[in-house]
Amino acid sequence: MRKKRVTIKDIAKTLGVSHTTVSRALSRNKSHMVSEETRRRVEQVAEEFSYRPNLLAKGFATGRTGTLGLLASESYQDQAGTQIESFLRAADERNYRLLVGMSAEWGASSPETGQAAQMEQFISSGIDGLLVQTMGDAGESERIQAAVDDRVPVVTFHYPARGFPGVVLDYAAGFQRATEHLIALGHRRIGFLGENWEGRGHDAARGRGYFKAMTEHGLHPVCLPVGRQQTESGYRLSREVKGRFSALLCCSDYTAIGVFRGLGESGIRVPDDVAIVGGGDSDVSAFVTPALTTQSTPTRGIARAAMEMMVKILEGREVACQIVLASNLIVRESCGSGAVDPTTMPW
Amino acid sequence: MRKKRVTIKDIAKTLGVSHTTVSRALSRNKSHMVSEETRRRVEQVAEEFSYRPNLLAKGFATGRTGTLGLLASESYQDQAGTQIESFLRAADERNYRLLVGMSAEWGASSPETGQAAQMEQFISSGIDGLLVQTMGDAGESERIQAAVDDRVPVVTFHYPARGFPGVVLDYAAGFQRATEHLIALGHRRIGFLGENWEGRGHDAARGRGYFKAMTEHGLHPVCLPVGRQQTESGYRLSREVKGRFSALLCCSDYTAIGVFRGLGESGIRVPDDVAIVGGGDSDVSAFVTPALTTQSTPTRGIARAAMEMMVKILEGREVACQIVLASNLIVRESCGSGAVDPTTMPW
DNA sequence: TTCGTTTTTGCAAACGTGTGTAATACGCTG
DNA sequence: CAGCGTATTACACACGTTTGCAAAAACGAA
Repeated sequence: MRKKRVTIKDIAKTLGVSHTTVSRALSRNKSHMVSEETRRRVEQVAEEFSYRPNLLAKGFATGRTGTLGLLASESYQDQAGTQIESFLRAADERNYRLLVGMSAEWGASSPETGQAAQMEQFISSGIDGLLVQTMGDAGESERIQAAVDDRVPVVTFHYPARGFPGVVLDYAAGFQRATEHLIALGHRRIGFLGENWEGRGHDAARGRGYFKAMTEHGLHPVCLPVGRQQTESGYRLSREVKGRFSALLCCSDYTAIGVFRGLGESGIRVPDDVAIVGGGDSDVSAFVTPALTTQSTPTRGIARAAMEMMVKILEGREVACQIVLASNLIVRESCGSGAVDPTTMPW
Repeated sequence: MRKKRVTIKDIAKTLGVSHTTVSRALSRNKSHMVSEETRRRVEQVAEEFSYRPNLLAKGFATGRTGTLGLLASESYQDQAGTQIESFLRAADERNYRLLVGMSAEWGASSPETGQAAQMEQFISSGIDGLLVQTMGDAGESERIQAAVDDRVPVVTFHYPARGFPGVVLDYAAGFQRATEHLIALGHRRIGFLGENWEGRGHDAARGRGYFKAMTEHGLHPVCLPVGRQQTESGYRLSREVKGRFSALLCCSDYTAIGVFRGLGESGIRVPDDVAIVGGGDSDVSAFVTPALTTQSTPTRGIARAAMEMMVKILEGREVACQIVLASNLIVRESCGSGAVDPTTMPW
């Protein structure tokens, strides 16, 4: 606020040396040596004055700030928070700071608040790299390309984006496994609540996994499209279930909860009458009754892997273009399989 | 990455003017005017070259970066994410960027990861102000004071911190109201699961509200201390409830969920046999069965108010030292009052 | 035309740090 | 003692922008 900052020049002056020497002493520069003697003296005075380097000036001079930009996606709702938390931890482990933004949908109302504008701002602010949560919608990678324009390295996460290294989740395999889990439990009439598998994005990928498992077992896949209001959509769609399906795969835990609610009103019990699988392993999934079997989203692992990729890129090492993380099925109560792993439960 | 940045000097060169003029044209400086004519030309070339100002250099020159530091508290677990989200929105509205950190407890293991170190780093990074989530533990404000050392303005939130302006939640009043709600429902033997009311921090404040309501109604307050593992503590403490209490106030929703679980195993039903109130209005509270009546934490309002305070301070305007936000009781099903506001339910 | 005033522009310094090049000092060898 | 290599330090500039001060240009009035 008011205090004048202590600079290396202040230290230099009191020691009667040049600020260059102080800079080298503190940064332990390899190419130019500074005598053990002066280094100690510099460090002592720095400590005495409680000197703090001006990272702004440092970043300005070197072009490296030790700060990364993280652009999370608002439409992940509950996930955004936990995903950001995971990245904060991962960044801290690597000693990076995080400039965080949460973008509305692409092409949102005001261009100022749009994702592109955020990227521009972040890059202008001197980030060393950008971590972007991808959704898989059409033209996404082109938009990132245009906004970033090769000025900083980008690592994407959650969904593949052409041309960028990234950490992706194998949604398809996850839902394929979930479907097979239901089939193994004896279900044959299994419905899918999400987005049609010909589309793009997470839900479509899940749909493809479902589609594959169903057709491989000679079963008929059916997609009930879910709207933006996931819980409400689930509630509405629950009416179409009666007598038609013995099991449902929901792309979101919130959709599943809407279905719970709707079925409950019709006197249909979960899992006795209908088995349900959710998606996303959101905080709530373990706490609803019955506890939701769900496809996990390893936010921690995603953050760790993405950070590692970014650090490697910044160090100039080559990285695999895509790291695929498995998406496990967390078996709880809503499918009635009976075998529940106690570590996945809240108590 | 590779591309050389376009600077104002590049623009100046192509236009045959000095970079000073370009700077003034773009920043629309008041004290020195630049002719309408040149301003247009500058803007046109800037657009053409897709010039982006180097905010690092700008901040370096002016001492203002347009970035605020946000230090959330890890021990709020589920809350941290949503609180950060709320701040991201609030900051975006005000056109500020947010450098986010999540601190472990005070005096955590490595000094590098401690809250003080984070503050130092943030300040070194050139933030204009610091938003700190406070916990109310002893000596907290002194530690903030020592770390920040008057170098940037501080606004705290969640709990009062002596010497700093802040947005605080009236936990005591909230729990007092919750207790009175239970008393009005006919309960007399009401227990409190949290921290003793003589302590500091949120839980103790809640305890004081509970204590006040109880003694004012001539009832005997009882505190069952909760440990760090909230859900587990609730589960454990549920054994002591039988026949002793007809209602329980839990400082955390997660404690309440542990109690749910424990009581369920003993065949005690909620709310028929025991009424339960939680705290925090976490994401899960609306989704458990029965849905939890809970003391709300208006994260959005906190963020908005704190941001407003900060902006005022940065503009040199005076601010109230503390803004007290009310903490409402969200009545759902776990108290069996019967009157449930449908807008507080997930469906 | 000349002077005064206002508008517009440029120069140069500053912000704090890093770094290439040159200078100094020291010690060693021949 | 000259010559040379090495260890240490200093000088000076760069990074991109803002800003106080001064100069130039434009304009109007006498």
